[in-house]
Amino acid sequence: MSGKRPSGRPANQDASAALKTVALRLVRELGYDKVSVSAIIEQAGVARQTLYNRWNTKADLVLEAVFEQTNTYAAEPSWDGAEDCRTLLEDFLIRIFEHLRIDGDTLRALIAASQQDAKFHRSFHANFVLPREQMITALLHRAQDRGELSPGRNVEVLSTLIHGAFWYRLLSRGVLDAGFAKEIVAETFA
Amino acid sequence: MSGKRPSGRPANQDASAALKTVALRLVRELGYDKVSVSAIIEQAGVARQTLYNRWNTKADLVLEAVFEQTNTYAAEPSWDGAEDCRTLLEDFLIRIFEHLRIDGDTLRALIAASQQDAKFHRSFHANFVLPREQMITALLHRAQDRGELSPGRNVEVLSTLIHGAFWYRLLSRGVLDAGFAKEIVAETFA
DNA sequence: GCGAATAGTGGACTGCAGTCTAATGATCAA
DNA sequence: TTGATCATTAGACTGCAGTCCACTATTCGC
Repeated sequence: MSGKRPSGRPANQDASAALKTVALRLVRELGYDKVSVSAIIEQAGVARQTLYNRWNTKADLVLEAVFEQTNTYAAEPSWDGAEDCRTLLEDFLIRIFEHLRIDGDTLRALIAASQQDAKFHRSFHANFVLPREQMITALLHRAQDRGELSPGRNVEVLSTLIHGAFWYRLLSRGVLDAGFAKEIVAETFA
Repeated sequence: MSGKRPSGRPANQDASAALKTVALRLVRELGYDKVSVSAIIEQAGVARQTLYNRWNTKADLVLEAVFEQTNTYAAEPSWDGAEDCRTLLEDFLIRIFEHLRIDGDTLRALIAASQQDAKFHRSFHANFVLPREQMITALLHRAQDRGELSPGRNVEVLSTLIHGAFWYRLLSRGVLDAGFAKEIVAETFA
């Protein structure tokens, strides 16, 4: 698998790195819509085609740039069993909301972009959306196993409700803070 | 208030009507992104500027066109007191989902557009989003008054959870059917 | 070194939303 | 009738994402 030595000129990894770095910085500084592809490639010192050799669209590039910075925030909740699932869920949501204070505007733009491009929608969903939803689902299942959540509850639907709540807040530009996280958890475990 | 006779040439109401009709038809036929402003004005037999005299963007025009067709579906739940609130909520959601089968793709495009244009975001939120959220909030309050919902629940948060769930499904291109409506209601009243 | 294969470069090109302009048309008030 | 005011028209224009092209550069197997 790894022995596949491709023929031809190898891709310049510095160019990819520069594009991601520049894109993330510009997008955070100016906002996704105010950053043109021309500005990104100029500051990265790279030709237009080089960008499109690696990514299909501006959205794909920015997604990857944000994604690399994001795993820090979206780390799996610790399964040490010391804390109850309710607290774990709350902490998990609070951490997501913290990340959204930095990249929330960019994420909103990527969600918008994903509605206009079916290919990007699949990529965005697989890399960003599904993993988080599955973490929440797993956490709720665990809560049921430990008896913190009534076994009659539909975990998949609960997960959609929780996940949807902060998407809705994000897209409606509402407040996403620790208080909202606590309220969500309170209603989930009510 | 109504006696304000404006000076100058009056706006041609036929042009507005034609633009809305053509826009809605084209958008439903081809999808929002595949319909160009040029196509709309050509088929409406109207100059470009005439469109932009009345609406700021393509999104504003389509929003208004969809909105006029929509009130049929988003009618206030009947308050006759005969049915319980749980059933009313279920029917309300089912009716919304029915409308989304027709205009869901367009709505997704408008949500995307609203993330890229602050002015349109305000208009979309005020005309489309808030009214529905308030209907659900009112319904849940009523459920509390009638003792169908525990008085300890946070109605505003519940409303956000419900509303978010179908936004999330809509934007994730998931299934929005009567079964999902029932599941949402079941978890809300659980 | 040579040819095949692939990457990078600069720049032209397309299609789109939205803006702008100059001219013409409709309505009212005096 | 005349002038003020606003609407409509046709079309030029801007700025953008993404595509295309001709050419150059780098790496491989031989």
